[in-house]
Amino acid sequence: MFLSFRDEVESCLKNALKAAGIEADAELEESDHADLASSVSFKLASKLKKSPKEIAGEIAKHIRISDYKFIADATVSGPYINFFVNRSFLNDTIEAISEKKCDYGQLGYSDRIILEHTSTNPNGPLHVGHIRNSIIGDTLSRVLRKAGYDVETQYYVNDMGRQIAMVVFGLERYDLLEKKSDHAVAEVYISANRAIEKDHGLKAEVDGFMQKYEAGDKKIKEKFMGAVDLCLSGIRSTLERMNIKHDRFVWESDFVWSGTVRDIIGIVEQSRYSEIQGGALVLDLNEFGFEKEYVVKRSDGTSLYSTRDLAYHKMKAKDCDRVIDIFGADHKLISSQLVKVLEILGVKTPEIVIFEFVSLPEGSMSTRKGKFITTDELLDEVERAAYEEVDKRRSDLTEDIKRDIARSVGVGAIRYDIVRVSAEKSTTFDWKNALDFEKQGAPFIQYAHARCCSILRKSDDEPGFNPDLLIEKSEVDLIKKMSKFPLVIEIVSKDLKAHLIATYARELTELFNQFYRDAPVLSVEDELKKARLCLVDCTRIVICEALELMGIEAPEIM
RNA sequence: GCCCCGGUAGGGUAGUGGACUAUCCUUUGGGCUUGCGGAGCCUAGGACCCGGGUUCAAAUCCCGGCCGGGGCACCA
Repeated sequence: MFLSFRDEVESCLKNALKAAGIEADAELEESDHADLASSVSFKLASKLKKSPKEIAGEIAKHIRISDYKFIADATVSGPYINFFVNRSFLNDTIEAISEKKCDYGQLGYSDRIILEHTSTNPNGPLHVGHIRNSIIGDTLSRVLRKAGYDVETQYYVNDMGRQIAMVVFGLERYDLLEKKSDHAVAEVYISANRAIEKDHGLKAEVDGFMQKYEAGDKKIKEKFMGAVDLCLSGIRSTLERMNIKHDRFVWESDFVWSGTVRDIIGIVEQSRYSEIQGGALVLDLNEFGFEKEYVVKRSDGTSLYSTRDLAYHKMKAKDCDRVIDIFGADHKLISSQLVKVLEILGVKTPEIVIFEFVSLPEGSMSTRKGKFITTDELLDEVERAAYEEVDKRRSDLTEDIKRDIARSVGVGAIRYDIVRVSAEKSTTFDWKNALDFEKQGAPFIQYAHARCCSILRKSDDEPGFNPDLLIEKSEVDLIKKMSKFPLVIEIVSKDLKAHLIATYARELTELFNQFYRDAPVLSVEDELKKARLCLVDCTRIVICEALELMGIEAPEIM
């Protein structure tokens, strides 16, 4: 709804500028002083040799709001031109949400997107650093789907790396412990690393595994795939606990078996940037500001991670309109090289979201050293803490219901806490913070939703309402906020900034809580009660949808 | 050494050129409640790393420092 208002204001301002004989873009901004504001007059001041105030006044003289459906007023405040929404904008917003319900916020886009996220090496469980990738990726995929895109999420399985060869090596020598498969694999991997540190002679055995695997040795292939499957099943179940599911798992090795790696090497050989260095095929990216060459084929003829990554991205580019990758800060350089190479080869380049690292108070995490906090551990602890809270407040509920609520609250708390921080900020994990539910996070939003549900449950009034009655400031502010839900989806779809959804959900909840305090619903006279019930229902819908975009459940009681 | 990303109240965090009061949580102080479920609301206190510059206007852009994180393999 807000998008229509914005379009109207844009056209209105454009026409006014034209009528005033001024050439300028009709730029708009959000403002505390208006629903939309323009500060074009500043930019025109030096050109027109007049004060911004004068110019604003002149433009305003040519504004014709009567041609538009949603503009109530356009006023001049010093150099600013302020636009305000009218009553039918508010009424239409309420009606749109009531009618569309869960579809409110759909933008009707239809392009196909492949979004890759998580893609951690299958040599151990997800740790608390990895899930920043998963949570940002999953949130973005949900937002993009909401916007209408046809999204396929992919997990790129790195099964050809040294780490996996180490796992295979470890599985030959050590027994798997009786624990969740990904955790057991990590134990074996850590032991293998220790053994090789002690006796470097064992390294040759690992190298041998890698060479045989790339050559397609049947027995080794079985071992590699078995080890990867084992670990991956554990990772998948952890992701599932957080409401995250991938549509497709793409194995790195498939690009070798299928011959696409060979094809890409052939294409690179044709490039004018390629050369042979010491028997290896490389691309010289010097003129693009990269010091190091991009190696595509080793002197022994085998491929590298970077080669297979090219093949993978070529496939993705062919299969969709937008390719999106979520990578950790350690991939900054390599991914910008990848983009450059794809450009050179004439392949559509991916949009890359980089997130900075999550570290522990004592330093960064490492699977190899066994220095990490697993996501399963975090989920267990947070859910336990959530259960205590629920039990304290709602001893009247059955055990099953309390467990269910605790799970929703626990997962929500974790997901929200991670997604709310913008990706370029590095953070430090600490237990005290993670288990603190007093903070304004997901439970704050979920609770507001439960309140909406509670009010609606207590009333048996028929729909049918007069939205003109919703005139209190807290009511109007709440409606305006809800009108911006599609705008947020539009911005996030374009800029890929997942944290904006978290900010929006929090602000919406704050406004609902103010309404809740200022405007009684069930105790007022009939017509007003109906109107407010409808507003509560709309709020319920939008909060629920906003939570859904973050993969957080919205319990009806808690 | 070079490259990339950050630096906002005691702690955490939003805002990345525009309006005299820079957001939200936490912490500290005061108030509201047996409610339409207080996991809430109101209120007071407290911050843009430092130094230059660009601009009518800088937390936001540019240059130089300082601090923190990441990266610079025929590893993945």
